[in-house]
Amino acid sequence: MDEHRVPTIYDVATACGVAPSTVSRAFSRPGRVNAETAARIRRVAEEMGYRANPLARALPTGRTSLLALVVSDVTNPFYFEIIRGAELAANAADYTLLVADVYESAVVERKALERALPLVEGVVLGTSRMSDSAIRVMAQQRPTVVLNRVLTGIPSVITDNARGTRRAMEHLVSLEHRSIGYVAGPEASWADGMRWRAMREAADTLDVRVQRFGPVAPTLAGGTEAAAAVAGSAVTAAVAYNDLVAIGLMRGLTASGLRVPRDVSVVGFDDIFGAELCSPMLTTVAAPLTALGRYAVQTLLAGMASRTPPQVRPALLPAELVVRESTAVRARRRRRPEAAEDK
Amino acid sequence: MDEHRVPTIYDVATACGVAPSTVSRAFSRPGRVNAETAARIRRVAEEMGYRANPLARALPTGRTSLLALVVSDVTNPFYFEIIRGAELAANAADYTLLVADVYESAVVERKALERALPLVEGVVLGTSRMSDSAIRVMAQQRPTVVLNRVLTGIPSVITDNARGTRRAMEHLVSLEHRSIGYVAGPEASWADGMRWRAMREAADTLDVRVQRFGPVAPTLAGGTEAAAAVAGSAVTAAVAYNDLVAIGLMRGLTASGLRVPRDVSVVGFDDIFGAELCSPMLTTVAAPLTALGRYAVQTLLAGMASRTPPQVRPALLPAELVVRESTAVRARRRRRPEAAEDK
DNA sequence: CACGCCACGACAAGCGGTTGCCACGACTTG
DNA sequence: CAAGTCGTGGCAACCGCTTGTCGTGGCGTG
Repeated sequence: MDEHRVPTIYDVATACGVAPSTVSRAFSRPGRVNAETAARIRRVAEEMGYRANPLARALPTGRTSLLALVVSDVTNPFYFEIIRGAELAANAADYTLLVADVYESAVVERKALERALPLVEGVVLGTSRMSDSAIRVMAQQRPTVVLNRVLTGIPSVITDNARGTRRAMEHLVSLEHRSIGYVAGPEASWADGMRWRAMREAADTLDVRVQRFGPVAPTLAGGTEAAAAVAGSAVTAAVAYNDLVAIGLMRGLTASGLRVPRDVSVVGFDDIFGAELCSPMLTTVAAPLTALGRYAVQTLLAGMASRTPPQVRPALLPAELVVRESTAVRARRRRRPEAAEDK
Repeated sequence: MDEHRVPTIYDVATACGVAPSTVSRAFSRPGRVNAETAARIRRVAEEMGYRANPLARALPTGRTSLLALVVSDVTNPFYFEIIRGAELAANAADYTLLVADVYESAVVERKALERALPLVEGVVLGTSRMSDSAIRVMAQQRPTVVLNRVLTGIPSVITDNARGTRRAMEHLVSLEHRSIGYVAGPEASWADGMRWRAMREAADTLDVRVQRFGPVAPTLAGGTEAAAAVAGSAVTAAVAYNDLVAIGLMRGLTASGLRVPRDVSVVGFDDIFGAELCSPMLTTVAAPLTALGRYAVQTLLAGMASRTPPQVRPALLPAELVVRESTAVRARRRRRPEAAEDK
């Protein structure tokens, strides 16, 4: 055997005086070969520095030990912890995670998937920009789990935003707010719909008024843009589509002379990195980011293991309200005259 | 051919009445087969929905079209743009990027590398925690490029922090600061050494005083921790190891009654996401994050293409000072009595 | 003691491409 | 017109591992 080559099962086999198939089974089929033989083979393999070639293994079996996680934008802080959680779960199961960034584009997403699909055993779609039908098509090529979206028949894991929203509302109501705004995100967003709906329901049961602003882009700029409308309205608190919007909103509000939380309370969603960097630090409905990633991968793995299609009911992970500095008791009077409904 | 199987070159070959090898060449060896034949093969392949199996291709050739990017911590905002840049460059060259997170651990890093190495054609090491020698060992298994670190003999791409530091110092001096602090990061950090050295050099030529604080952990908490020492000193401005430390420092300073930038100016490094979320928004030496990732991958690809080991001289990417709100003209007097060297 | 069974290992056929080499015909050239 | 060239396509041997199947020897059992 050439010194500069990496050893194969053939090298190990001749060194042990057994057949290559026996070496293969010594590793992958415990019990199939005599315990002593197996031990000897393993020892020799170890000495020779043998490592199974994952490519060669994958070719006949299709087991690449690779999973894909598709994210709409790697630079979005929302994903950092999700990626971390997914990677953790994948590695724990001896899988490697392939993170694909699709720059918020359905076209790029399709291309990335096309590139990665033959390589991976399963896919986690994080906030996919593709259509439901496109997702269904790809789900029948590879086991798939979707994040932050429900798609009947396809396993999904989502944050329990309804509960989170309710908690946020209760918090604001306990601070004596009676008129609360919602700065909406993209209309195409499934989460946006859920959040707004949950707000209206909470408003009903808590007997307060809610008012919708936007929709705006889910960015700092989007939030800033909405500030004028919020400032000009009667609301004394606002819940924003996500943390970025919330922070932008606080800025815009501050710029227009209002103080947060003194004049207006602000609540965000997700608790991304940055929520406690801003000042005032943002009160927000924290999504279980790491758990989301971890659980998505675990669900995927479970689905791959059992041949029967797994549970269809989406997994709901609990959201928690993190109270920081951007919410406070409603001031007796808003600085603006529009604050008409002071009791 | 079974309806539920994905077509192979063999299927295409029989459909075209040619040999499989011809089909293979029609795709990978342009010019090797007759133009008309090739066109016909491609058309038929297209109709059948043929896609080359990357695994099968990789086995004999070793060309997996996969590149690894190892980052010490995916949740560190420093990496977001780097990953984006790397992915962009990789995709442009028809490569897929495998991002491996190693949670700041040399052990995990080694394991991750062990897992990924046989799959990838090359590796970019972002702020590796491994020893120089360990890196050298792995560099001879696969083409390697290191980020933010120089290692003679191995191509590397780094930020021109010397220049950036000088710009920051010039900026502070132009704001009349004459006594400037540096809050140091981890001593093992190559960048930390470079930054401190550049500060001393700049101090020399600009004729101002510099003082070193720390070292502290490269986190918000680290910065906060250093605030007391900075507040208690005579410096009127501080440059921090990175943005996180800078933001932590601002907080600590504010908590101890000093105002930023009125009493103390603060400058960070890197311009991570978050630098303009905090308030005051941070003045910082912006690292060319996206370019760093992109260039690292391009360097790697270039090195893979030419069989000769590529340039050994590290690539220096320019850093730029981004002036925001955390720096201002030195106040006539610090609130603390220690501010003795007022002219 | 013969038969059958079981445990263990070997053989060989893939998995789906790639590629060195050869064959064959057409064309050029002396 | 013979010989050499070139353009094309086919053959078959890999790449390294998995796995269905078969052969063989040892053992238990009637």
